[in-house]
Amino acid sequence: MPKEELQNLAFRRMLFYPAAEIYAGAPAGFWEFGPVGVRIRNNIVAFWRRELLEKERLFEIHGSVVLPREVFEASGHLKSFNDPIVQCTKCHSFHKANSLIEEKIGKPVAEAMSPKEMDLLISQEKIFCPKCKGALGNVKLFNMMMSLRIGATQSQECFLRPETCQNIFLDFQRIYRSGRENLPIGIAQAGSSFRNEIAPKQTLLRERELGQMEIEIFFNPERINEFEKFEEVAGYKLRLQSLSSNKVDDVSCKEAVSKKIVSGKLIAYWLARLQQFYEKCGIAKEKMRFRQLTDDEKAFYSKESWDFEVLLDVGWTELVACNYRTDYDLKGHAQGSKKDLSVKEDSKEFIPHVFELSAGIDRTFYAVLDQAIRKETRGKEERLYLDLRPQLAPYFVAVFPLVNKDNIDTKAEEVFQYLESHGFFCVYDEKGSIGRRYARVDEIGVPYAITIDYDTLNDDTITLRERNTMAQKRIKIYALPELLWKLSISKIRFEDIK
RNA sequence: GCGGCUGUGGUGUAGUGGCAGCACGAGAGCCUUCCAAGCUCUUAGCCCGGGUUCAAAUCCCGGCAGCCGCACCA
Repeated sequence: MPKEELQNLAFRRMLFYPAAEIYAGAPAGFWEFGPVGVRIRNNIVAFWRRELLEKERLFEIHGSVVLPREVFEASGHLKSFNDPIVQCTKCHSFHKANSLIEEKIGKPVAEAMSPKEMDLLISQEKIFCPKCKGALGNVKLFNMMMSLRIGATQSQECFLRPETCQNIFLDFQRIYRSGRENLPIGIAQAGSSFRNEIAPKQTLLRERELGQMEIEIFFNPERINEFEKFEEVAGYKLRLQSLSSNKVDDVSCKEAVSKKIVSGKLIAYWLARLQQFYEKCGIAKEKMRFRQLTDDEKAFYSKESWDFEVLLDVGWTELVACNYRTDYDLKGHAQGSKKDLSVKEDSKEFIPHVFELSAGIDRTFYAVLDQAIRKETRGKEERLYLDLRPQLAPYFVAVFPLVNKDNIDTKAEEVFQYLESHGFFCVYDEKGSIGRRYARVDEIGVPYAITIDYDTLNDDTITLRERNTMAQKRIKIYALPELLWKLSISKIRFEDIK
């Protein structure tokens, strides 16, 4: 579905819209989720929590977004995220200004050198673009991390975390010691990260405040293939585009391990679980792939990287980065904090390795919508609806009085309260024609609608309407809670009712 | 960040120097026994700041934002 359609729907139906939009000077890359959008977004995170954290018995934390400078010295972000950059005016490629100067003059450039001093050196030493020999523009400091000063006197330099996993590495030792679990253990977190993206674009796909839901699996590298639960997924086929194949192959987990396409059973298992999660979110298998990153593409700390990508209107889009981070992070923080972050298991002392599944919440949200939008022409009318899975829908059922008189509206209100009291998320609407009300809830993906009419007053039945097919069934009110519950967990299909 | 294009009610648009209009939506009312029906009324807008001009949505400058391309995305 064209992204204009999605954005139009988002703005019209309170899904998402720019942050501080009533102020003209608001910066790009920050988004608000409106009353409908936040419900869907929360459902995505809740579903991730249920499908991956609960079923896999992971630990979840909620960490601080503000972390001290020392954390990012140890993690390597200050070094690699903070650069004087110069752009070629001809071919527009970026270069690190200090490295260019160092190469030319053959000695290190002082860290404190200002961009103006570097500009001067570049013109004095006649330095040109190493790629195309074009003229270089002015040196600018690129700081991909957002910094802030803490304390009333602004005395402590801190940063907003550029990835949520750092909290997990910082908390690892405490959770390992108190958690009464041996390796492998998984720790997860959902929350915001912050990056000064150069060019935020495509709404939620490139943000400066980005929602992440990350899972870090800590394990003994010698036991990467000792993983009992692997048998559950051994026959399950991953959509892998490995470096050696360069096209998407359906490869069983067993085969991926035996042919050494992935580093071990533990990794294949988690790739499978992740792919299954996205299938349950309504993403078609043909439109997903794990693309293995080349050495140039992957982060320096990563031994093996798979980007989970989905084919959207805008092209293949990365939703999740899966990185084998080895012991890089714990080692770095052990050095930085001077704390021992090793574990003792099997009468050996070692630093655990980490495999991470770093998913973008907002990218997932966008992808779910992109894949769910349906447009149908029915006679003169165009029908637009969201084919959302019930778990992700903003409401599970809508309740409408057919007309607003003869006690039909009060009866509808009773049904609404009845379903609410049974734990269903309901939306009530009595304004406008019945068709218009159906259309409104179709557009935000509500899977079912209940209408109260004159027959209801006589026999306590209602009509239950399914969103996608618009088919209707006559149901007794007392039977609704159990029936809706069965529908919500796919225990019964709508067409099989009665 | 660079280059090109663009910015008018909630959404989509007309208006190219002289009273800011239309459609859809939304709200109130009437009507209404199942898929955006009808009638009446109402609501709401020129991205922000400066400049030119008797007069600026319109022309000029700057900013912000968006789209396309390039680049970037530890």
